Amino acid sequence: MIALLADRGYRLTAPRRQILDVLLASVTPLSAAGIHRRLENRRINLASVYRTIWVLLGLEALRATDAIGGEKRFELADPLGAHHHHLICQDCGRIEDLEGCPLEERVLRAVNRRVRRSRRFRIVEHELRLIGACADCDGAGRRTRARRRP
Amino acid sequence: MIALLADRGYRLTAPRRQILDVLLASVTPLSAAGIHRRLENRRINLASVYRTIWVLLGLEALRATDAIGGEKRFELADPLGAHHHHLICQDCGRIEDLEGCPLEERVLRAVNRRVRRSRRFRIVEHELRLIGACADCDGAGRRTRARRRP
DNA sequence: CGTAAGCTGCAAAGCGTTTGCAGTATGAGC
DNA sequence: GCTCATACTGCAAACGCTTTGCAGCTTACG
Repeated sequence: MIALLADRGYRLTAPRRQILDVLLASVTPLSAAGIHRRLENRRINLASVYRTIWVLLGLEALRATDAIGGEKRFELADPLGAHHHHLICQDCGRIEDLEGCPLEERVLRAVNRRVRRSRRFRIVEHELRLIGACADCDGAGRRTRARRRP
Repeated sequence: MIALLADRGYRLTAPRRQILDVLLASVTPLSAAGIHRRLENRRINLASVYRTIWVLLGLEALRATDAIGGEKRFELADPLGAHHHHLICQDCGRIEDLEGCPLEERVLRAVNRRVRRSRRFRIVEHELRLIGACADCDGAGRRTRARRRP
């Protein structure tokens, strides 16, 4: 990944290194603020976090996933981890990884072919979000509690 | 749906009626601004669109779907339409509906059971996003064109 | 080392969304 | 129909996340 930066003429600076460390250490997608909060050196500016995110997205080393309550979240792209999806709690917004992919190769190929033919749409990737209630939020008046604003 | 509003003590006002009309007429998810743009009576305030969206979400008559470039989008909930997913163009942000669901009952049940046991996560709904290039954007330098900011 | 270019922190601006407020319209009961 | 409590509206200002302009600092490369 460091080589990837250099190849494209980007520099490996201290803030970038730390941001990468945070991303590598995290087991769930993080928001820009979330990354910032975890940085060792708190003098690093939030704007730099955003700019680094933007660079990594351009390198396709980072992937934007789920937005919870107005905050976008990011995680390292799949080749670095493994293809996976997310369990999202609709109450607290917590995200857990679901290893593997319930969509079988056979099914994926069929869908690909179908939309390619009928709509001339070329699928590049897919994202499955399983939405529900996590262990902490289930039970205890999920229906009555105010739902977070969209 | 009108009865649903009345039942919960909500009123059916002119702005709400128009917003519902716009939602019923649309074939893709719309952002608040998108709904506002399509309203007959342009004197209706954007804030009222947001408030109506919020009411409809509370009634579970509306569903928040994909956020494209910072804008959340909404569409009428599935019971009113049919369970379906979305093709999202990563270039222009266009959303098309994909009728039906590639996830077979059998697979869904298996995943449900799996996360219920291993994580005590209760899946309520799922959302599949097929991301790629639409007919208009495919070809013609997709790789070179600047990608929209996340 | 020296230097050009990329990068950073800071502060201010941008943009979608939410909220307080005063006035308006709805619908239930007469 | 008419009245009235109250839900709702438009407006404008506030909010929170994200982006950008700028001057100074760092990095990488010779």
